[in-house]
Amino acid sequence: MPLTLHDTLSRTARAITPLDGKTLRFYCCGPTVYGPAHIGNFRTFVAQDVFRRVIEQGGLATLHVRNLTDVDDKTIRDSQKAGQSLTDFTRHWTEKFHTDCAALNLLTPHVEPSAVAHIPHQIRMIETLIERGHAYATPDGSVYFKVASFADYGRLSHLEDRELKLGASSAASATDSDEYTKDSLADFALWKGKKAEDGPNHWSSPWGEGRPGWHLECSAMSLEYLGEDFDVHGGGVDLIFPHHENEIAQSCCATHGKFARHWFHVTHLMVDGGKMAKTLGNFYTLENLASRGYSPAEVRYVLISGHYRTPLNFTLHSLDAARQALQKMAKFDKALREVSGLTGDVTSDEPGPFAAAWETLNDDLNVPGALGDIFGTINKTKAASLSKDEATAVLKGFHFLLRALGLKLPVLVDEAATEVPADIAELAEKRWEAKQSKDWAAADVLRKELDAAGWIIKDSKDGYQVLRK
RNA sequence: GGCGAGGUAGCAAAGUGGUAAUGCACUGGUCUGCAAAACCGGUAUGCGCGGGUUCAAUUCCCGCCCUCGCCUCCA
Repeated sequence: MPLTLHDTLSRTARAITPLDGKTLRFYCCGPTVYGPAHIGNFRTFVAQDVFRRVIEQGGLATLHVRNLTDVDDKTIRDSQKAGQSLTDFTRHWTEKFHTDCAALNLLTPHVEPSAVAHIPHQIRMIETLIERGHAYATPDGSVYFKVASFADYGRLSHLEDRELKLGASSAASATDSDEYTKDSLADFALWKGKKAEDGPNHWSSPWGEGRPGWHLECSAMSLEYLGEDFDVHGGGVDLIFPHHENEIAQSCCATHGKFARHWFHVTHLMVDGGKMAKTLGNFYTLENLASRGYSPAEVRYVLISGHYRTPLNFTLHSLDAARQALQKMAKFDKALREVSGLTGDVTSDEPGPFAAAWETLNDDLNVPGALGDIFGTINKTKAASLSKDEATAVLKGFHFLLRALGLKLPVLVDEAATEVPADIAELAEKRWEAKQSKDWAAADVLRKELDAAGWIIKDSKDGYQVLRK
């Protein structure tokens, strides 16, 4: 059952098959490492992670490349503001990014190339583009891509009918001195000549000291690690134009290949029904959600709970719902383990009773639909009435899906080690004694006291548990 | 203005030419001294609004309203 995925370029769902028949090669635009990534950034990376997991669970190998943008306007500006070298500054934020990725259970890309470490590759590509008449140098030491030289420009973003050079933003930036040197306002920078505000961040090139333009790094590094033609290229929807449009132009003009065969774009996350912004106080990172008591696993669940091409409205309440949903899964897992006797990691090559969910997942990565199917199967499965073999089969299928979604089950609330303060423990013990002597009135008073203090009592046949409310 | 995505129960979110998955929340019951947990149920005659096509539309077509994104360096 091959995965079908919507392709931005053709605007159709197409089966994902590897060009070489065995390894699916894909490139994802990674983060600009100049600050903490927010949950909106992670929606894209998590969606790409599910994509990779579904491909791998389906039996194919993958070659996943995701770059680090560690030389651009923002990294240069903010490193200087922080009084740090570009290297030290971006290393810090790269490490933070990796920590967050691990917390979200994201598989590590096979290659994670750094832009600043591939400047020679970028220079070589610029030389080729100039040789072929697709780029030109200007007196200030910059090099621009000549958009008019590439007939297909605008195909991905479907802006071919638009007068690109009349864009509002470029009109506003026309006062920028180096904009004057371009032949056309639509042309974009491949190499930026050295400027005073860049400080020590400049490199030698045939056109003098300077630094690479942003779009170029992805073309140069995908060529280096994936070749002229590869299977899938992904990123957030905001990258369709101009970033991916420019990548296509650079790569197709610098090589004889067709570049990416399939474009995979993830729609933006919304927060509380609108845009996430620091001024609105809804700018969330894993760190500040953790300080509110939410785990990365809960964040991941919320991020995958909407289809990747539909705007997802993130709220704190949705994190509460995710927590309960994960608890429900963990209880199901526990019940099956008790019957099957299985412990530790459970692996499987097939979805078993969860075939419907697996099929849904392979239909354009319909994660919310698959979650619905999973709960449907959970709800109709009576673990206690299954034989050991049956329970084993269900558990294996369940974990096949969990692995495809990258979900790790939480420790059940009942089983989490909870420190009970001495005074609470004392009240609970008194209540138990009252209950044993069938003094229901006294027992209820004590239960209410505990409840007011934020604790609940859970009785069983021969004892009780004190749990946080 | 152009291009794109979306408007489904209190919240979140799938889906379909034949009358609406799922999670949370709420709620009835079984169980329990009472609870909790668990289990069995209930909760949109309705899918932005108005037309049209059809035996039948939430699902197709047309128009409108609203939200969000992009329109040169934002995942």
